[in-house]
Amino acid sequence: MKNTLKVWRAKKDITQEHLAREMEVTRQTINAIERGKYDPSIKLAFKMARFFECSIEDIFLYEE
Amino acid sequence: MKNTLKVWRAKKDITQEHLAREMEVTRQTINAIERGKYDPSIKLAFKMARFFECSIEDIFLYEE
DNA sequence: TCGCTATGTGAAGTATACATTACATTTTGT
DNA sequence: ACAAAATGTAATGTATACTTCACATAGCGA
Repeated sequence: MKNTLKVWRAKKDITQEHLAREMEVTRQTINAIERGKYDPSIKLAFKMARFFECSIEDIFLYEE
Repeated sequence: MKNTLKVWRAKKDITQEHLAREMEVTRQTINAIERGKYDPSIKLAFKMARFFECSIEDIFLYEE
């Protein structure tokens, strides 16, 4: 599972910390997902898509 | 988190068992998700969307 | 250079997605 | 009505998403 979170963050010019607060998760969680350490829950993915005003598929890419 | 899995299943006229095999999860997992006992992982949601040829948002509805 | 802000990371614990087994109930076809 | 298929569900165990605390490194402005 790949993601373009860093790019979406850059578009809005916000920090991992800021995004974390918006998503109501920790900064470490955002960092871990961004770096591919694990995948987000579907709830978090939905929250992110809503925040960035796009679809889950615009942020996350499921391969195979 | 609501979902219209049962409807999508009905469209293809397949059983929970059949969908489970396609998704490579157990029948109980499909049943639990369909009945709202818990949410799918994002990977499973992606697999379902791919199988039903729709978007995750077409199957799952995130509220609140 | 100094200090601050952002990011990366490790360890240990909690919550939840999913498996397995097993059985009960409902639905469907004949 | 009867059997078989489909669905519901409980108990117990495992994997992983996420938290908290703590500290280390990177980058950037003054």
